[in-house]
Amino acid sequence: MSAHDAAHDSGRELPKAYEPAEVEDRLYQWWETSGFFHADPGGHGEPFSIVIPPPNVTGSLHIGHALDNALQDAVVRRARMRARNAVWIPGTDHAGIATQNVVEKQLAAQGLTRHDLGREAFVERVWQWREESGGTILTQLRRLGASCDWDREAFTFDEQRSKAVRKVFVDLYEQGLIYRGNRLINWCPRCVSAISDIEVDHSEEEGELAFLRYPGSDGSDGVVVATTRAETMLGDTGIAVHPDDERYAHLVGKTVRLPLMDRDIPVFADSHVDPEFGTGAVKVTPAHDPNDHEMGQRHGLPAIDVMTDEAAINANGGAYEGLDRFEARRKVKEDLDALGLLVKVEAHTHSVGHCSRCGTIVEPRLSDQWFVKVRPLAEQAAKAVRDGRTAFVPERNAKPFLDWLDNLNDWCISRQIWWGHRIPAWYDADGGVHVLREDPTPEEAEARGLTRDPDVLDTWFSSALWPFTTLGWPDDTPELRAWYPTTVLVTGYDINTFWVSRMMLMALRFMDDVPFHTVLNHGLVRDRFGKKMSKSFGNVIDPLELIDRFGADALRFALFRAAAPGQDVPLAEEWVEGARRFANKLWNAARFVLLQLGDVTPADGLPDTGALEVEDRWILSRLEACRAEVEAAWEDYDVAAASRALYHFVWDEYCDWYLELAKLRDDRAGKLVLAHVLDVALRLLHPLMPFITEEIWRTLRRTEDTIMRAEWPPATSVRDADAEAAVEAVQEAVTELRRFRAEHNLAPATRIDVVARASAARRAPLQAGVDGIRRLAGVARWSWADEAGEPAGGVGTVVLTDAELAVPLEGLIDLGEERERLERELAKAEAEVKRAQGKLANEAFTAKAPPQVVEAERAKAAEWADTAATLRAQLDSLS
RNA sequence: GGGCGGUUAGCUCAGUGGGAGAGCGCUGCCUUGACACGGCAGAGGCCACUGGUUCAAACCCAGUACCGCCCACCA
Repeated sequence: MSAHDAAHDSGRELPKAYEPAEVEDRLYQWWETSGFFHADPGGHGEPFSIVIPPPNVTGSLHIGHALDNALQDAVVRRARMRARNAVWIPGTDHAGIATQNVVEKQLAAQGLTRHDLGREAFVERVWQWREESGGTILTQLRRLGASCDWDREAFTFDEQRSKAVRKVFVDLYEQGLIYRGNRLINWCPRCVSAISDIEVDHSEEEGELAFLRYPGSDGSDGVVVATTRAETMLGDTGIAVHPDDERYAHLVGKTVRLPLMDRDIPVFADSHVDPEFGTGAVKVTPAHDPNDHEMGQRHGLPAIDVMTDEAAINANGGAYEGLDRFEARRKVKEDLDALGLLVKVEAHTHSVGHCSRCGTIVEPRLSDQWFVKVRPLAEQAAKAVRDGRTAFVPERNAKPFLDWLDNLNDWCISRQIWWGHRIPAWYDADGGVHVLREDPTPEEAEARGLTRDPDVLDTWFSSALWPFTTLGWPDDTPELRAWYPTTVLVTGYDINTFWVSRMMLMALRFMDDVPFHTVLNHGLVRDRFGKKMSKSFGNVIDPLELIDRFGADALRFALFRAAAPGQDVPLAEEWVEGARRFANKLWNAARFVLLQLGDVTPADGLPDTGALEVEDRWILSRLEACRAEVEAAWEDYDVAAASRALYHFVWDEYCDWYLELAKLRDDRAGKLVLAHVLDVALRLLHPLMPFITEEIWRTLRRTEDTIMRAEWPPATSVRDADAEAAVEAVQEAVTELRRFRAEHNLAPATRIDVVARASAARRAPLQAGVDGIRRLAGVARWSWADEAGEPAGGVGTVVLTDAELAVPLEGLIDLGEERERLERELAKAEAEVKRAQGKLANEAFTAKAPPQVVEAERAKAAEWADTAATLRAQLDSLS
């Protein structure tokens, strides 16, 4: 048996430094195999549920996941401790285009494309990839301490979820909320698929504004138009000008000659045109621009699609057929220039849309696609938010969400890829559309001449159903009845529109209720300077590496300390290191406590009030203050505030003062308090730092139970103002004496004597704390001037609130230094007197401020005047 | 163009009406019987600017400047 095991077997000793790696692996396995993460819909307690924002099955844990999931874990752990019937459901998203890209890349390495395999074999291959290497992120979540109910793992593309998708699609189609239409969509030529509006990322880019002349059909000068995409002129079917623009009034109703294509196109007036921009005349390409499409519809223009799926020019582009869009852009300008029709070219920055999956420049394009009619659904969602049935934390995030819902365009849900839920639509020989609940048999299909729509659904279509499909919908399950609506959705504000909105739309339609009562929005994790993390900056932090080096608790705590709701979270390695130091501090405090306790455990309860010393009452009072602060912070989901409160309590109050004072004692009451306070602090900390708190708690309580099921500390009524005032008096005396010692360079081993004077009110607390003051400030003898007499000879003077301490010099300190020190103190006291008196001299203040404020100011003035007088007397006696 | 944040110590941030705070960094002292992943003491801020409200403003109101984010059909 190793020394370490032996230490562990004794049950009450801990290694000198906290070693997270060993503890975390061991505890996580124990938690998981013991079923502590599992919840049953029939279990006791008020239901509480969270569904994970499903990470892409291709993903691996990045720092943003770490924050999101650490938050969920903290929330659900606290709920369990509060005896809620709490479940956290994990799972992954099949991530259509992203996953297809991964496998296509593998194929490309073998010189193959998906078309070489064929659809069926390709999809089979993706499934195989998913079995082998998909979902590693769920394993990585365990490193973080995530207490997911792994028995309930779901996948957006598994059988149950696919069943739900099919039902939703068919229902919405039958309700007229899904339709097939020829509309302008965003097309990614690399993915060879439509994508939705929100899958387009816009960026400002340097481009060229080309001014092209279209001569009049009658041989006149015609018009000059400005464009950034010259190649689209091949599909122009009109020219638009503003109705009030007199420059062009004579042309409206006439036609101009489209160069290169030799077509006549009409000039018309439309108020959409901005006369200030470019030349005030706009070329109109209804098949390739959203505005032009709308104008085209208003004015009955034909739409001519001039591009192929890969964004090369098609047969409609005449001589340019086969050229890539960018080549065509160059060539068109070149040819127009040769014809003398390229008037000029200006540099121009404009917004360019890119595919969010692959970065390729998106092409607006007229296309046959499937759409969800969102307006009726969005109204429901907006109403639910306005009624507060779903609340945002922070609240301010509701407004942009509502604005967005109000201006929603129909959602393009079809994708021309292979990996995803196949659209359940068939076309017959006459072009009739059949949306079917069940696949037809091959015989049936053949008999009716049905061919299936080749497209699959947008990945977000299935993730929009996640809050209820993970609970078993469309079946009527106990899980749904117990846990729907879910309690809180934890996610970054950056996907409120992508995902949160769509869950709202779908849930209100199919569940007739909101998907979650609260949306907890956190921010983005940034670097130490608040900069976004990105590979190109080289400032990306790997959470797994941080866990390896500092422990999961440290990473979590570092994140939590900055994670106020809605706020971005700056993170640097040193801050995780700082959190590890806190963990180590807690660890060593526990070691000390265990050393002190003997056979006492927290289960022995608290001593009778009569047995409590003043510092006992103080720490219990401070503990209650801390608990209340943590509780209030949790009410707002403000883990940053909760973390701060606990850090401060554990380090600055429990360790720095209470443990130091406890070193004087060996009484049972002290031990009981020592144990109790640590026990409560551990429970309050557990949601934030699950591992170290479990390890210490089990040792402290000598138990085989888990802190995961321990009681969340309830409110107590032990705030004790007298005890707090008393210990504050001790703290002031200790701090001031230490400062005195430091300023006189007294060696730590040097003991000083103190002769004290105090007001009647101040004397008792100081007297009560004399032993502590002596120990913590290096005082050999403490006496009261009225009992032991004034010290003879020179003294140094330490001024406290309503008290002063004389320190006989006896050659210990330098008289000149003491004089200078006293003069500094005096200057400060006099400044305070002046400030307070100035305020009191203001009649408006004494007349209008609340009496207690005025009274407090009077007391301060008197106090500081006293102090100043004492200091003056001491200065006199020194000379 | 619209909306939302922010501006407090060298850095990152707390602090919502009565004498400016934390972590990290920095300076000095200290291997004191849990912890050097530690202890003690300290230096360091006209709380962006301008007005206003108030007896009293980092905090409330208005405006200005700068930074950041989101949204929008800037040809």
